Amino acid sequence: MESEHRSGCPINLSLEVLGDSWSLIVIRDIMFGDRRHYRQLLNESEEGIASNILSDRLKRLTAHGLVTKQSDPAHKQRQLYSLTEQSIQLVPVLVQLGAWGRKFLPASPELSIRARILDEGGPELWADFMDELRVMHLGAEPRASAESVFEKLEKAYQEAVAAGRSS
Amino acid sequence: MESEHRSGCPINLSLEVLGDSWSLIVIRDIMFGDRRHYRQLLNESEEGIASNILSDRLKRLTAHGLVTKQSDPAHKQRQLYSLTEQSIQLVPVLVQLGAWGRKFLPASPELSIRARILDEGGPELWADFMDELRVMHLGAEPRASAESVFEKLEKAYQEAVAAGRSS
DNA sequence: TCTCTCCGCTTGCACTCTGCAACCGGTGAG
DNA sequence: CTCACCGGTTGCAGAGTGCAAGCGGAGAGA
Repeated sequence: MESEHRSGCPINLSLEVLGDSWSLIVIRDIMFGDRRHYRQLLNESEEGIASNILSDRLKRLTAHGLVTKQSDPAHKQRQLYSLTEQSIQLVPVLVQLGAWGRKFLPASPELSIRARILDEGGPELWADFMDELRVMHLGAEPRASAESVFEKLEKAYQEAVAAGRSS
Repeated sequence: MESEHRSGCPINLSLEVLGDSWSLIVIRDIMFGDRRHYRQLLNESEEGIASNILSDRLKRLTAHGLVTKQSDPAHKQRQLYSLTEQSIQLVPVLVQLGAWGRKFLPASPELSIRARILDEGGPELWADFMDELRVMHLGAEPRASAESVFEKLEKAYQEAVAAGRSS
């Protein structure tokens, strides 16, 4: 009856779900890149994920309840992937991972901007961002917000790209 | 000249180093379990890591500067593994991973205690813990502290184990 | 000195997972 | 009717994983 978990340690259990090279990359792309379709995730992937791996990960993430899939009624073959509350709550994990990578690994300046803003913004900013994700993915009611965190991150990224090109 | 990184995204770079089932488990055991020797890591592993995998991961982590290895001058064949500043700064990542696993996955109560205390303690407690790790692993000067976080975690864990047994 | 145990690993093997490229049937637009 | 695009699947070679057994060196006891 008991599961085949390696142990009941919460860190271990998280790693059993997320402990591979691609799962968090897919979630990152859906979350920060707003890529909601298979081809988008495949072709706009910064790291060049293979189609079978993407397919497998989307299945796994769906099975674990981190992603949901719904078909667009207008475009029948078009599938829309959405985050769930579980994966939205991975924001702090991704922020900390990004902060660590930014500090110790050769991260490119443009791609580090988002990590920096989220790191410096602290838990309040994460919470705002998570609320926006709930609106975008779970259909939650939008709450009045001075400036969308998502847009703020996107804008900063675009500025960094432009600055990188001109310099 | 450029490296073979999949991309310059800080999250991706972190995953290239830590994105597998075992690396963070090994760091967790050194960090929270104070397992400093190979046999200790092998035999006291909650998840039952295989010896070749452990050997490989220790090499990888050493190569990436997350772990250092030194031989005990008294016991020549005995190797002491230590954390580095880089891996000590993974504390927030591990805490967030633990908090997430505790929230959404079937974590056992005893093993969740540490995760809960660190989660609830917040960044100040993490900083204290990281200072203690610097003393234990980097030979930093101990700073006066009312109660060692390490001992606090250990004590809470032992109490939870005892409570679990008696109930 | 001889033996016994423990030390950090290494080796061999079967099996699975990964990454790449080619390919698939269904669908909507022109 | 055609054609590009949709979310995938398939085949294959090579890399990674998990298990069990074994290795030489060292420390301890007799």
